[in-house]
Amino acid sequence: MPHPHATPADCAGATTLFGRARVSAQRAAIAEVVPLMRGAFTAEDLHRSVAARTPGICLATIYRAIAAMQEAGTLVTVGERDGSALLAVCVRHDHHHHLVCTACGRVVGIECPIDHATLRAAEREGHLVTSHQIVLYGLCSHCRQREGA
Amino acid sequence: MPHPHATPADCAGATTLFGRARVSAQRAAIAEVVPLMRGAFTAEDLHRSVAARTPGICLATIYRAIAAMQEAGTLVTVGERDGSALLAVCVRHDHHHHLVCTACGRVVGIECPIDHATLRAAEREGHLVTSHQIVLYGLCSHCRQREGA
DNA sequence: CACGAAGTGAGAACTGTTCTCACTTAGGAG
DNA sequence: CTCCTAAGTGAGAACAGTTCTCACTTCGTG
Repeated sequence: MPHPHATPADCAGATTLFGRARVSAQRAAIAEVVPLMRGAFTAEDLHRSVAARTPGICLATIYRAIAAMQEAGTLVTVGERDGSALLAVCVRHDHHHHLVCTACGRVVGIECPIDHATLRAAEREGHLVTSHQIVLYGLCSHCRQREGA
Repeated sequence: MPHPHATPADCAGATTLFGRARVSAQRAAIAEVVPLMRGAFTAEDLHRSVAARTPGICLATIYRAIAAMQEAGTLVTVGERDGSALLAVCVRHDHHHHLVCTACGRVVGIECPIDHATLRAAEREGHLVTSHQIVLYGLCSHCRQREGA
């Protein structure tokens, strides 16, 4: 643990991630691990990582912590992989979407690429688009460089 | 059954929907019901509808038929609702997306509204978007008219 | 018509996620 | 600081959607 003398509540990351929800020792451990996750992760991934330093932590606790972080608006679902939700920390509050790197799993925020002119074409046919959900897959800049593309 | 004298293979819709997969009596029944489904439907929805005319049909058979139709390219997943996949018949082979009407569940094809200029902005940052997945929610023309919007 | 591959029904199994329940604990009130 | 209680925890059961297994049936090619 980076801050062996810190009580759970002292951990800066915890209140950042969990908002004003109560911070237990388990959630403090989770708050330390979450920023270390590279790219999108599943609940199972997170459980494995947290359990490495906090053995015995229950998967249900992970799910409850995830729900708390999502409620606090610090964790978002960015897609899915093999039937499990893919999660990522996200502190942007503007309208945007996420590019999930198919090589390394990293997630990067992307400006909304919806062309509203095209949507208006749909509206000319009488439809009305009220919301959209976009998941982008591709290569992040790191992997793109590495592949020399 | 509307066509009591037709053998399963005679049913025009079946080969259309299932491609060159074998057409059993159950699949013929499914092929009759699928075009009657209004809007997107779940496997459970389809099972209920088919079971109304073919009692005893097994849910696993429905799932296998869905897989066969997806393989034949006639049925696509257009979103999800309460954790179940939302399916719809789709014979378009060009690149497009689907608008799921939040009022009636109808699904309409929509031109891809991705603004490639914006995506190129992402590429300027070094990323590369290779594929995208879009689900649009809103009101279809029928429901929009009905609501007088 | 015969035969083999494909489909079926019934129900078990699987997977990701949520719930229940008894117990513990964080953290504000006094 | 101590109490109190609402919130969090662990263990495991429950759940829902989906897939699999297995013995049996059936389509449709040869």
